[in-house]
Amino acid sequence: MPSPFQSYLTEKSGLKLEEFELLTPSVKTMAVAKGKILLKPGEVCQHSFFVEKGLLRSYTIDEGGKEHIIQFATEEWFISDRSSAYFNEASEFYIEAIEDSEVVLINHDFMVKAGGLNTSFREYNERLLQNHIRHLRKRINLLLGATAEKRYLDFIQLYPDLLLRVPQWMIASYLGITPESLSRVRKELARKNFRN
Amino acid sequence: MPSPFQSYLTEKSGLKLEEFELLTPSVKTMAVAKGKILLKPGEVCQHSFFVEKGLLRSYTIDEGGKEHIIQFATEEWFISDRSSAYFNEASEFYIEAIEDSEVVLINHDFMVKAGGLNTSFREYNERLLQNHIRHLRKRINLLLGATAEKRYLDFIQLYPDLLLRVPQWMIASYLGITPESLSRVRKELARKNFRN
DNA sequence: CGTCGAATTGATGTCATTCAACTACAGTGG
DNA sequence: CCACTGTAGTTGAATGACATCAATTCGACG
Repeated sequence: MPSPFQSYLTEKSGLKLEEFELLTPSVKTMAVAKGKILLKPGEVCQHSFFVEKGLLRSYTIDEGGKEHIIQFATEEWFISDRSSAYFNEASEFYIEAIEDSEVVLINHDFMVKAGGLNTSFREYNERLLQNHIRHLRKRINLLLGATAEKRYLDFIQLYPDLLLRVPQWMIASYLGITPESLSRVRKELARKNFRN
Repeated sequence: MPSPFQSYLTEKSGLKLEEFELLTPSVKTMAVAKGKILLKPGEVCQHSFFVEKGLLRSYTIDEGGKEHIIQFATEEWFISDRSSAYFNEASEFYIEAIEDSEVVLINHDFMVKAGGLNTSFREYNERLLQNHIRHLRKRINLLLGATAEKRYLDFIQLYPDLLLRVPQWMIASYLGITPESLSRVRKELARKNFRN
């Protein structure tokens, strides 16, 4: 029976099951415990991680020692340091499990072979990249102008499921504000919603 | 004799001159006067613009009427609303000429045909996307933590040439601060540099 | 020379940070 | 089972960074 990764990929990318068989040597599934770090700054990112179960995050630590969360990844999401992997550079970030998780490791080989098998896989890959760009651009727009409250509202709209699984201070970090500020924003929102 | 676009592309993408000939029907060069708007919110972006000469910018206007500059593009840069073009959505931004410019219009057809001719062109295209992602991510990191001063220092490091060509209030908009704040940041930097 | 937008400067306001104290709660080891 | 410890979250007061508003200067260009 197919793994969640297999099902996901054959559905989304048009990769056929027989084709997938050829790629299995390039794929490993792995259990990672909460708190486990899969990538550290300075390392070259060798894998894309596909989350079958659980929750990961990527983040940087700046000169002042502050964390900035780049991305969360729940079930059926990919997470990696694309730039590090693609350009073979030292990564700037951490990838860490927030919950006990099941993760598929996808290496460069997989991508090359899959792309060779199948033009629809290449198209799928481009769609992923384009989607990523759109997402980053939206986030930039928010950061360039929106107040903490607007950013938070946008977040809960986009990721309602994450609200329940991610500690509040991480959400604050993702939004670029302090946990204290987020706490106050939430308080204020609660107050407003009661008056309506 | 080859156009700047042609030279650039053959050099960077490995597209051959003969191959380029086949694509000429999909390419138009165009002079655009300073202030001319090439894309408006609501339109679907039909072209990527390659700047042969001059300077363009892309920006959004938020609910409060404030501009947020997404990108500048000088000679040998591309600018477009990728997401709008790729996903066939209404664009959210303006693309406008800051100087009198010469621009190459590249339509969807061009990309498909060029990709069909040549795998090295596809690779080039992927490199562009990956590069774009890296760039956006760096900017997010700056916006998530760095002060106005750090952001400005980063900007002049990355785009020293733009400093001379772009009005200051646009740089402020790119950095996500007001023109007044940028003026003060610059004053403060000047003061510091004299004392050393 | 006069006009208009860009840039600077000052006074004041606002939003978010910082630092500190306190509560709530989960996990650990006795 | 309970005390102990550490982490998350909340709240308050003081501070800081940047915004806003208004006035002035600067500079390009007709």
